[in-house]
Amino acid sequence: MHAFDVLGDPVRRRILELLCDHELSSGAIVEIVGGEFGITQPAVSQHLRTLRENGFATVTEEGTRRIYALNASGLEEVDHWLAPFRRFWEPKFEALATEIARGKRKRRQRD
Amino acid sequence: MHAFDVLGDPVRRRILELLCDHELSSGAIVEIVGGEFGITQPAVSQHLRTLRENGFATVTEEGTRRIYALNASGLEEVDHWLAPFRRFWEPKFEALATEIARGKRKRRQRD
DNA sequence: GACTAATATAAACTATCACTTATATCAAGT
DNA sequence: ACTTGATATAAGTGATAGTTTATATTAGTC
Repeated sequence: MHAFDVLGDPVRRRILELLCDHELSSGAIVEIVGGEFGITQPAVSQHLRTLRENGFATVTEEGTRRIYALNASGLEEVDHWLAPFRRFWEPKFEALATEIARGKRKRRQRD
Repeated sequence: MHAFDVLGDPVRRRILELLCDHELSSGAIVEIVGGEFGITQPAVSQHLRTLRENGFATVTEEGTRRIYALNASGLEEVDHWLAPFRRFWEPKFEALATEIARGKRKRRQRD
């Protein structure tokens, strides 16, 4: 599953926003986003699974609890895809962008 | 439609990659991505529409041609959402992140 | 060791979304 | 004016992804 598909779901984005602040147990996440979006525990649990399986979250078992934490790699991938576009709104990237356009830097094809 | 939903589709991402380099006519885009993904002209045209309607592309009419160019605002929105997470992989954001965590900066709720 | 609490998985249903074929629009050329 | 070329829109269809109910798993408790 592509990183952008993972972020396509509002529930998953909300979970990541929560994990950005601090780790949370599965139950705590269910309580918050389950309440906000009006969905059940299994629904949230499946979202946690996709976050896990695609490099957006990590889990550590604590007894019967599962503690979820943010995994940067998924979001980093998104950030990386975004990089070449950044010159359109960040002035400081303009010079670099011009150079790239001129082909002065070799780039890997389709990464 | 949310910005991340727009980026959820691989065809639309590919179109944006093309527009990152230079403007392109609808026909040119159809030729390239239509060929790469094996989809028809109307299919590509619909993707162009979602890109237009969600602030990812702009069009200018040139006779019977439609010239598409990148619109930064859509991607900028994504970049903005990503900002608070950036500290997880960019060391220079760590200090700022700590400050935010301490609540020294006021933030708008749910933007 | 049975019971409960916390979480995950399975199966079934539904709605959304991307695709196709068919058609409309409309500018340019002859 | 008619035709052609470039593009968009409409309607219909199929697949996928998120949801629900039901159940499995496993750790802690009495």
